[in-house]
Amino acid sequence: MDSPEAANNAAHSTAATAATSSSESPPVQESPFFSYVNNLSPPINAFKAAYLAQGLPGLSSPHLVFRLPRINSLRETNFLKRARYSQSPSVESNQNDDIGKYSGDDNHDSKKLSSLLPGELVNDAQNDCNIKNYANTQPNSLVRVDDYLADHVEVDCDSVHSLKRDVKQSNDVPKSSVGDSNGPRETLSNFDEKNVAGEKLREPMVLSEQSEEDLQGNPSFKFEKIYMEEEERDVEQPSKEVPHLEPSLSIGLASEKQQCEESFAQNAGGGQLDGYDCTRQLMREPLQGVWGCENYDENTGVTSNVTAQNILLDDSKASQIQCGMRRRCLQFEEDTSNALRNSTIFPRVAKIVINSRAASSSSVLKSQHSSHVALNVASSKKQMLKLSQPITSLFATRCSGNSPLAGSKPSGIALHLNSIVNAVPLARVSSTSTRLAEDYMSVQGMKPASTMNCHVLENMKSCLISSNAVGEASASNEDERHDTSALRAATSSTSESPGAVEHSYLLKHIENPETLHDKRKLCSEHAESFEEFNQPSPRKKMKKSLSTSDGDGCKRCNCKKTKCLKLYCDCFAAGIYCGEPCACQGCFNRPEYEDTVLETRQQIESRNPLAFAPKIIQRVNEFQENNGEEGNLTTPSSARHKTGCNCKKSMCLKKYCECYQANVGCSGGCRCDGCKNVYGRKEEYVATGHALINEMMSSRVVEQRFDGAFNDKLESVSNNTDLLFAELNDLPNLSPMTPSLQFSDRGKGVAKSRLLSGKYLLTTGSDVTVLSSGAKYTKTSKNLESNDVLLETSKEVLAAGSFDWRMDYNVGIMDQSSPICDTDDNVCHLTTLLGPPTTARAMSISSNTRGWSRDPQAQACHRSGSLLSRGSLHWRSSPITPETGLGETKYLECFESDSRLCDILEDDTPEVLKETSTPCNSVKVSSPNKKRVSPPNIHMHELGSISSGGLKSGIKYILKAVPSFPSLTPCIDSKSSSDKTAGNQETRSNS
DNA sequence: GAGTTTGAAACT
DNA sequence: CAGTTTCAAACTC
Repeated sequence: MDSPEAANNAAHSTAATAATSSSESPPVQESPFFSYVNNLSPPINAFKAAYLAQGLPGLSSPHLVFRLPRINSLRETNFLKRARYSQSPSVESNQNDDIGKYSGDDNHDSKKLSSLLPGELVNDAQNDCNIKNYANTQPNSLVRVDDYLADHVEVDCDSVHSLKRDVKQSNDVPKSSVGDSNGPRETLSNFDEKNVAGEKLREPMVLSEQSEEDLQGNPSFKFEKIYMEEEERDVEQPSKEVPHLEPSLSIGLASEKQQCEESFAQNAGGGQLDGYDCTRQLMREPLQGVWGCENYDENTGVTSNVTAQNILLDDSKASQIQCGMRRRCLQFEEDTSNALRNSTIFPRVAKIVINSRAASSSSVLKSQHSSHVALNVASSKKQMLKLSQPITSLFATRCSGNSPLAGSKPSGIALHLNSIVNAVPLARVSSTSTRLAEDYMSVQGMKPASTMNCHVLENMKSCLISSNAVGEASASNEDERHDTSALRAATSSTSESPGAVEHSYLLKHIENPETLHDKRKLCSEHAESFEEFNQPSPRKKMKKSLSTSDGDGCKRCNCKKTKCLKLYCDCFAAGIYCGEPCACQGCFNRPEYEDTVLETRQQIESRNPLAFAPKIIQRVNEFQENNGEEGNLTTPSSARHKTGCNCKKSMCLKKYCECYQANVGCSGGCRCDGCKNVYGRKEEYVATGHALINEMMSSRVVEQRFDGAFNDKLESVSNNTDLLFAELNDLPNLSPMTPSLQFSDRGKGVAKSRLLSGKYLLTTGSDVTVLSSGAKYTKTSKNLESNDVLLETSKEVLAAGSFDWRMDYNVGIMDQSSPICDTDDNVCHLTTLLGPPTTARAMSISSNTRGWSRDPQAQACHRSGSLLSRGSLHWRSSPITPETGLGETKYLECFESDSRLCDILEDDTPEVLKETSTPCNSVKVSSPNKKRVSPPNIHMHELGSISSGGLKSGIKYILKAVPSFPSLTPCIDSKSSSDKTAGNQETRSNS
């Protein structure tokens, strides 16, 4: 485990170089991610999803963070359910002990991390201290998420004790109140704790106390017991009252279980835990957690608080769940380090929540502690932190709490992963509404949560896998939604975002006691969305993780010379720390070297902002347009490698090929020779893309009255399509981003946005734009590959931000949350800006050209540019995008549409117009096939946009387009059409 | 388990 | 940006 000294020296030298370059402390902040996150932090920070960087290994990064959001919702539910759990006392006792142990370890780690990570970590540490005091002093106040986030071991201990007390009290609450009963139930906390401790798993435990005890004492885990408990719980609490919460809780539980297992393996060395068992436990635990959550909600009615706790717990759990999670945590490392401390932090959070709500939460805290124990938990912690941060920020406003953590922590990692998923779930949630969640919950009950956990884990482990998982997830009918969402989530590791959203919701709810009810609904909705995502994804992820992992589900690296500080290292590339299974030599990819890792990451990101982005991007069924809500089904086949492969000899039939390894077909972006990829040949892909494009174009053209000229353009475009297709592949994923969706979400209803996007695409304007964009695009595409385009755009936009997808994730979260969090202007703005993921890029671009800086919001967007760009990526993977039935066009839209969206927002154009504008944007985007799609100069001129730059023009173009749309004439179209046919459109746009 | 092959990542 | 080197995984034996 300990990195060899020699290796250390070498690593230090390397690290030192990196550190020197980037300046040590800021690594996190400096990193685009962090910067973005920080910028976005108030609203977004929390959401940072840990980003599992590379898709192949594990798609989206965003890993952990994303999960957090989900987790949060789940956690809340878990809380409730846990209350029920509280009944099983055995677990609790052990948990406490475990917590203490772990806390100690965590503290060390956390300290190190804090030292390493000046920003977030330090903040965390401080927060921890504050939290401790705070927790002690403040019993009731919801307090600051930050604080509890910051909490470290000490706090944990205290909190744990207090929690135990609380838990006991809560335990007093009757289990019977499954439904909305007000009585607080602490079983949830117990649940988590049990999971964390592992012993918890043994016994169904009941209260947090038991969980604590388990933690302390727990070396051995009995999954079977847990299962039994879960079953019992299920029986006891059939109620679906808090479906939303349940999922989150379940997730949390699952994560905890995993963590427990991990901790076990690592700490206790008890290899008893089998991957299979772990999975089971996870699955079941989530259910339990759900139950507890329900109870909790019913009893306490403090769902918001619960959510926070749950989130934390979930995070920890998630981390636990996947042995690989730790590794994944790299991005989360900061968080993880915190997480280690977090054991305390979570408890604190729980305390806070508990304080506000009563003892029930305390149990949760305990569970959190236990979970934290395992280093692996760190990842979850990070997510937690991220989630908490946003929350904290929110709370901070109220409580004035210092939530330095929120700002600092957001370090980007977390944001990554889940942003997409979150966004999607959120969208879905909004669109689908709670009842689906409820139904789903009722039917699947805890599974969703479990699945969530799995997703998270999977995401954490391998973002890349996510794409695969997505495809898998789509398999089940029931889970189709979930699957699609899961897929998206997986790809983007969106789990976090949902959680973030949930956090926001929670915060609001907390703030407004009145809204508890609403909160529950929201939570349930989120949970549903999460569940949907999670369920399919978790399973898939689990499978994938197992398959990919050596056996433990953890991927191992065998680095000899790189010290696991280069992308050669799968662990490092995936944003996770190397773990026991790794056979690496001189490994610095460990929590102890968090600083080094972060610095190195920053360096790499500085070179390639997308270096840690998921390699595999799921394409939402580009052509599937389900009007938003359901169009999501992303087929595995739709996934494509971000940059493509370069196989010369393997013919893409061996794992040497990253595409093949990721179980995705080759795309136009691949430079492979003699491609025979069984998942899809490059040629086929290109051909398909052309065919699709042609079909779309033709159909649209027909509808729009466009003559053959238009088709010609399309054809020409298609000819160029190799690149375009590649882009489209990416774009589809991006399109899923459905800037329109997010956009709409912000401005209005997500569903509307989706619908609008679809409609718009269909609308003549969209077609026209497509053509025009296509023409342009073709030009660009020649030079740039689709992937390249995306990358370029992202790079340009991001400049610093390496993890665009995180941004996306955040965006998605924001979008979702935004509606809820209307209160915060900042948040809303961010959300709005972010909402259109594509806008992010556009924003960045526009910033250069137009100067979004004008509007503070715009600036924020620009700042988050990296994120935004990421967002575009995210969106691609994000399940949300599915909405964009237009797919291709949508993708294209993503790039420009974002800018457009931003413009629209700025313009204060009527919602309708905005929406319409978004479609236009979408059209443009789609047309480009590539994100950039800078509209031809002509278009620019036509639009009258100021800037000549393609992007700029696109933005301007958008602005005009918006107004034009109302008139039904797509501005973009006018441009595009102007080139060929649409003179009318042009006139319209010009008008 | 050692050696070879392969292609990505890193470097120039 | 292209070419080369380095690296670790994948593969073979």
